[in-house]
Amino acid sequence: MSDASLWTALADPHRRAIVGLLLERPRPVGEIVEACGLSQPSTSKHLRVLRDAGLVRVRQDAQRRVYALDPAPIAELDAWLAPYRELWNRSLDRLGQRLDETSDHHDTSQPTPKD
Amino acid sequence: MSDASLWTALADPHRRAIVGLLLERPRPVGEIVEACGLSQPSTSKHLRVLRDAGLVRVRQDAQRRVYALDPAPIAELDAWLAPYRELWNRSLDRLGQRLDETSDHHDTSQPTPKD
DNA sequence: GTGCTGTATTCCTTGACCGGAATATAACTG
DNA sequence: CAGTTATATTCCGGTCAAGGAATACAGCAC
Repeated sequence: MSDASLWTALADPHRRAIVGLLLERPRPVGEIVEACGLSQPSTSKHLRVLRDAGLVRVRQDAQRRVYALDPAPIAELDAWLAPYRELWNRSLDRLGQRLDETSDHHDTSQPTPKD
Repeated sequence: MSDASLWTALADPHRRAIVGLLLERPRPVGEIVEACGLSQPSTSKHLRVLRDAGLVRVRQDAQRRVYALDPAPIAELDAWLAPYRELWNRSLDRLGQRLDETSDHHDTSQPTPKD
């Protein structure tokens, strides 16, 4: 459920901006509205999407609602990314090998099998 | 350009499936069509989006076009994710601390400062 | 209670995207 | 050259998401 909506939630630049704001600290809606330059209803709708994706939590503080990041879905993204990161590391290795020919040794965390 | 389209490119489940297929090995279009169960034009259009996002490269092999992953944008995603990963690690730390306390004395109530 | 502040939801319109069908293009074969 | 295979592009109809305006709702102050 939150798996499918997670990507689409982060596909929107405004929502990524909101998530970036909430990375610094939890914020009430009004602060997000001001920082993003969006209208209040639009901001609330984006926050709804982020909430449905499980990316943010709300805490009620008098009339204000303070939104905060929930790190769990981020870990989900990270898990998805893991196998691709390996691919990236392999390509870095190849690049490092090419650079080795001209500059000094750049140690990578993975022992390179020399054949 | 590829920055904005990177997220939207990966927002589509079919395209994530294609990327997953290309993680195993480079493949010609026909193979992707068969594996994904999409029509050939639809697959080509998705591949176009992935190519515009810089996620895949094409190599011509006779009449076939062999698509392969380009790891660079993945690293971009990873870089975006990095600050959030720290947040995740901090929350894991707090969870571990709570689990440590409850393993000592069987008490699930955390020390809440009452104000 | 009334009024005020902060936030959420609904309605509506516009624009983007997806999939299918048909067509176009490119490369090989004979 | 014509014919065939492999892939890309265009056109079209339906669906979905985004933003604005107006409104509804909740919590506080008086």
